[in-house]
Amino acid sequence: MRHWLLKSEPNVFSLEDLKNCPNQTEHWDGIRNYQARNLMRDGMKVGDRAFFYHSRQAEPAIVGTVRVVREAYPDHTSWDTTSKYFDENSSEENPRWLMVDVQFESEFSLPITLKELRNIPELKEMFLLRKGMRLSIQPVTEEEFELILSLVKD
DNA sequence: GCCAACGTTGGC
DNA sequence: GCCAACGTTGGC
Repeated sequence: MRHWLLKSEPNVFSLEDLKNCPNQTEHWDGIRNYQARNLMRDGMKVGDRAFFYHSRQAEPAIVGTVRVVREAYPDHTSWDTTSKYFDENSSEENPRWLMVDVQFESEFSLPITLKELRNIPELKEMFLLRKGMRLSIQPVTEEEFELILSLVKD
């Protein structure tokens, strides 16, 4: 099993929103970056766990965890002309972009903030903390995942 | 809201 | 195939 981190702007789609979805499950659409797409396609398996990260807010933070419940399949918003994720180079016959389905797993009683993560020497190499690292889907090592989970006080 | 860092596009 | 211009991300 592999581990991941999924970024989302909470005003666009938050962990709360995921909790309120039917079956607490939603497709992770709108990924328009090849590296992120390839990680979904080649790496993500049903049962994998991922952190849910809120970006572009006053205090960016990991707010909980989700599980992958469906492996990569075509992102239908890419050929939906009314979607802001529309891509004229993608079609139902020849989809360029993919998505996975994720299900809510847990919400931390206290978010683990980016600031907090930066203060942990063992996480120095973590993708999220590297300069200029903007990938919205990132691999997380098992050690990093367990260490961060151990910080959660519930 | 600013702007540095990054990815993509497209002219040549 | 280079690289300038442009658009986007995301911390601050």
